[in-house]
Amino acid sequence: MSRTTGNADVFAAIADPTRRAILDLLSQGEQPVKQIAQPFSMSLPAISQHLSVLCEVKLVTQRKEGRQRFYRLNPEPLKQVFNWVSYYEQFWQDKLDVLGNYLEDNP
Amino acid sequence: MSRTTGNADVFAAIADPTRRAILDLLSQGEQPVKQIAQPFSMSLPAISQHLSVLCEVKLVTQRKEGRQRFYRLNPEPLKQVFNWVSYYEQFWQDKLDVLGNYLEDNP
DNA sequence: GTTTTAGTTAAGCAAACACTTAACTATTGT
DNA sequence: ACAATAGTTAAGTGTTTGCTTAACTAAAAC
Repeated sequence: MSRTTGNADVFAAIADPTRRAILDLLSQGEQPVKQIAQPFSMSLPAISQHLSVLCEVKLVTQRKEGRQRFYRLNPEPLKQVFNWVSYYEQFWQDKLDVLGNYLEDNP
Repeated sequence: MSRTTGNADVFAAIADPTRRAILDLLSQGEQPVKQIAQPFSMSLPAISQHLSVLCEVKLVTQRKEGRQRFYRLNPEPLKQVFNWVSYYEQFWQDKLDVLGNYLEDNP
């Protein structure tokens, strides 16, 4: 299995800026849909659909309380993104090393 | 400026598994298009188009040599992804802490 | 100079995406 | 019971995406 396989569609889920903003919002704590929707200039169904996408890839979980649905961040799937992108850290780190060595050799 | 703004479409670029695989491939070093295309069951134009997308968000650079085009990984834009996702590290770290505290309190 | 080789660009297409409005379900308040 | 509130589901639409094949450009080889 390659490094890329199995990441499913978490990458696709966070490709949308609105969904990333929703995750950022939920990092403050769980919130009902209306409150989530408030900062966005977008219909409520649109937000609901974005939440469905996030739900499907398990980036959020749902809790029902009365007629409200509280959505909560579930960060675990982001580990896949973190792991994938972390691999590339060495490359910009390497570049820093090159610069560092250059500065050492040319004081 | 929110944490999400300015990430441009790097997130969209890496949403596609083929493009992630291409980046993985190029992490081994620069390669001409034909060599990049080889592991994929996809037409050459398809790969060329994927490379264009990666080029547009500056995740790869091009070098022309004879009739070959060598593509090289440029990891810098991935920092945006790294920075965004790193913020969430605390949340799965926090969960570990919660577990850690629980284990401490319940030896 | 014609033919390979390497690759991009053009045109077209089916599927997916990000919305919208309208209709629906379920809970709460009167 | 009835209306208001919270949210989802359905249906429709314009745009974007990921591919294809065919036509093109440019360098190399013969």
